[in-house]
Amino acid sequence: MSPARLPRSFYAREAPEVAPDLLGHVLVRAFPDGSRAAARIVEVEAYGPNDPASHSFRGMTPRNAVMFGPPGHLYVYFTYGMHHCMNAVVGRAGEGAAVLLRAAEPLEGADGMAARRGRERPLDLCSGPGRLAQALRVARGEDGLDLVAGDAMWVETGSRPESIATGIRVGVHETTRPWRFWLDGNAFVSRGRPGPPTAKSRTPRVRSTTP
DNA sequence: TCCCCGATTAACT
DNA sequence: GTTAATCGGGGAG
Repeated sequence: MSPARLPRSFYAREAPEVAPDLLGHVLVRAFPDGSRAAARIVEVEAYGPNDPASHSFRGMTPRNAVMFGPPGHLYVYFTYGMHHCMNAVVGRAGEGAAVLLRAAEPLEGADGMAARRGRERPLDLCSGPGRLAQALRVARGEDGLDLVAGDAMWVETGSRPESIATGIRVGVHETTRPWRFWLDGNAFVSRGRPGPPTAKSRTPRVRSTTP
């Protein structure tokens, strides 16, 4: 049977609940020319309402308006003057919750991804939020896409993850919420990933911001 | 208006 | 491990 598209109800739950559930599922991007790209989600982060690290924390602005809309839509933001990052809006309309899609494993359309990325190695295609957005040609123009009823991008049921690891979010100063989730041991997880493979700790390495 | 800095990446030493 | 690239958001003045 063909894979089912995740329904609106899947996204209409709290971010820390939806985030780990997205792991293993397949992000599919369809282009106007009929070509496609697909990748298995291997790393995500939850951003909730009342979360100082979330773009929604200080209220709605033109930039983050989509976050406050109904769940199941794509929220795309531009950062560091050159990168785009994509999220799935979750929770309830008006809340401002989302799940950042941080890394995925290429399954289909790797040639197109490589062309858009300017990189050939599979590990360099979707292993990071900025990389993933570029590989799937997602920018501000894709902000607000409907992941449930739209025809440009959606998420299909994939294989359930082996083991899910948890840790604090990358690049976020707040260190109490363990809202980063990834497939333990998966090679396509982004950097800022956990220490040595042999380490028992599931705590990810944190980028130091002050010497 | 000014100014700092970010949910990052790639290329350095 | 360190740092340049590059620019919009939003708080401060």
